[in-house]
Amino acid sequence: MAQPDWDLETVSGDMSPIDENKKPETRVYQVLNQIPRGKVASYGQVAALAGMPSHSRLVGRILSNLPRGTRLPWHRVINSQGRITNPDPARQLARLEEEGITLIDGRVSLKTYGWQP
DNA sequence: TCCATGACACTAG
DNA sequence: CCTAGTGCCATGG
Repeated sequence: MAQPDWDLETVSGDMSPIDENKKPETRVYQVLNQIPRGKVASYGQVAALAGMPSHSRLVGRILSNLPRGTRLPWHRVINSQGRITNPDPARQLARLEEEGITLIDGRVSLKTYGWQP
């Protein structure tokens, strides 16, 4: 089959509130789509907003399994210290800078770019 | 089943 | 502000 069975690759920003009934990945995807351009959120923040506090590591695992070519803004997720913990930091850094987010000493200022839902 | 690992968070010093 | 230690939880060997 040519297309993967991911149906949320192209979802737009106007998603409905988090659906508790759906799978964890789906809920995480919905949260990702809420993060506005030019802002960032921590793994723990995404987990909490997805309705599963204390599952920050799970969020990281889900992001690592995103299909190649996804349109989800995975690059807007960083750790609570403002650091990029992605195995391939160069790509994420490029994407963040593309949105006007600048890093200082390898760190994003959550005070400036942190997303406040 | 135990143990190690991981795109984490939080606190103490 | 930075590092270490500890807590967490899903996975995989």
